[in-house]
Amino acid sequence: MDIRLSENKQKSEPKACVHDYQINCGNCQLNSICLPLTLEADDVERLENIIQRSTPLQKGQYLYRQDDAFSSVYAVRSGAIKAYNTTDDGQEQVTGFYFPGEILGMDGIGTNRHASSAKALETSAVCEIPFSSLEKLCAKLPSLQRHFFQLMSREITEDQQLITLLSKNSADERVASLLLSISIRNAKRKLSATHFRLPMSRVDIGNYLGLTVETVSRVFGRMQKLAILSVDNKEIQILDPRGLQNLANIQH
Amino acid sequence: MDIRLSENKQKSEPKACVHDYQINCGNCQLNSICLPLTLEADDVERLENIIQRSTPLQKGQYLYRQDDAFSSVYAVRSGAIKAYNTTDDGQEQVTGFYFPGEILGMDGIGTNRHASSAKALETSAVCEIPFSSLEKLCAKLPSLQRHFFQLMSREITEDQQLITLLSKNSADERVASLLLSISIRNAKRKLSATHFRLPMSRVDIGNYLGLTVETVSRVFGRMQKLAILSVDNKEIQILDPRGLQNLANIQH
DNA sequence: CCCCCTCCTTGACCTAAATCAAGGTTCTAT
DNA sequence: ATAGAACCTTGATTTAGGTCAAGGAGGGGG
Repeated sequence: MDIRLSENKQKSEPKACVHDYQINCGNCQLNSICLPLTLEADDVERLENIIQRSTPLQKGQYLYRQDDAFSSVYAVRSGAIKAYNTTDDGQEQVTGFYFPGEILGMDGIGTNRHASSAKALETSAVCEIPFSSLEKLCAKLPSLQRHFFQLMSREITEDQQLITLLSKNSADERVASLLLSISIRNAKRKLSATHFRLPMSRVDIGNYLGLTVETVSRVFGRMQKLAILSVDNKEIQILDPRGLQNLANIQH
Repeated sequence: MDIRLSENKQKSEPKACVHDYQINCGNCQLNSICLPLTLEADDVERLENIIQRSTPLQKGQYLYRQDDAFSSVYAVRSGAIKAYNTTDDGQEQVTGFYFPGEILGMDGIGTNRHASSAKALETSAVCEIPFSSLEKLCAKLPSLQRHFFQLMSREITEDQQLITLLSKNSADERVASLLLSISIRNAKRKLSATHFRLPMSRVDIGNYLGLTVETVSRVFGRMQKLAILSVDNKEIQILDPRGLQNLANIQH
């Protein structure tokens, strides 16, 4: 459960793998999400050269842990990762769920230590982007520098949206909002916006949204009764997207 | 009340001012907070050259508004600024209070529009840092690039701490936490950590902490009864810092 | 295949903070 | 100096969601 990605760092040569993930950024289907659109092919190659790919993380494995020395940011290639803070008194706060094409780990830049832990919710492949190399490349490629400033800025605005959600919205609105967010992110990756499997537990959802498991479960129950959702354990089908948007009371 | 800073942009030549704020970064007493410590004197001058100083904002004036085109980030020189989001249904969420030496506006980088509004809580002087110039300078000065990545990263971790606060802590813990945060930031600026004037209203505090005014008021009342605080309207004196820390239940 | 464990659901009850209401204080502008 | 407005406090009541409790369903390892 506690095996770290970094322990596998030595064997870094790309090899044929059970997983069918692509071997470089140029042909990765996620690159319109993960890469700046303005990079030229040879710039992509330079970025490509600093990126390391490791064997996939198994469910429950850590990508990094809070207070670890910070050295890289990570792009999710497949699977799903949750990031969470542990406070001094031991309680956890899930701060984000990361899906393919999304980048995490940027909270470690400020102090050179990771401010959160990141754990695989299911078998997940990630690209490791060593930050010192990235910095050097950013100084050479203005569009890459811009891209990373933008990525970090978006992380800030997303956190602020979560702050608003926690501060101002009811349990139903919070859950509806999360479901819509997942739906939209699925659509960006050309997956179904209405039918998907949640990679995280009800506990994780509740923790992320500042609710108890019981409340999350009751909200799902209510939404099912209203024929807005069909819920079969982690399998979710959005039957009434407009109804869900009304519940969320938030335009996405 | 709605006069915008940008309307004053034309008259940008520095002039003697009623305010006693410094005229350049080199002798600004805040530069250990605001600037990267590793910048050489001539690098500071290059940064200095891109920074614009305008006449101070009066209480209630906007520094920028949500959805404004993004062009600059801002460093507070004196006074205090609140940043807040307005949701589509018109409710506001205060996302931060910014004191001298602190930098705001970075949430606009991601979309090229400000994701929040920023309003002066009292007469405030700010340095405007045009982002396009800053980007160019970052590409030339690795330590400046690093510094801005770090600044943004810290904004992310601070937002995540607020998320945890909102999600997991009681009204008393939230208020205690904010007071400690202000106390610590005062200390960094060589001001009293135990005796200060809150620049924001109870409504703003409640909004920021996800509480109603009444609750904030009651918490202040309780803390005063416990002889942890002395509260005289906006004038706060922390009588028992350890007691406040225990209440906050959070190590700062 | 079955056991165990984790995850999920549902119900009964409780509580922290919201809401509603009213009165007091401070600030601002004239 | 004074009127009005914005801000703050305090009390009474309500309520959304938490807590406690119990039972059910899924799934992975032996």
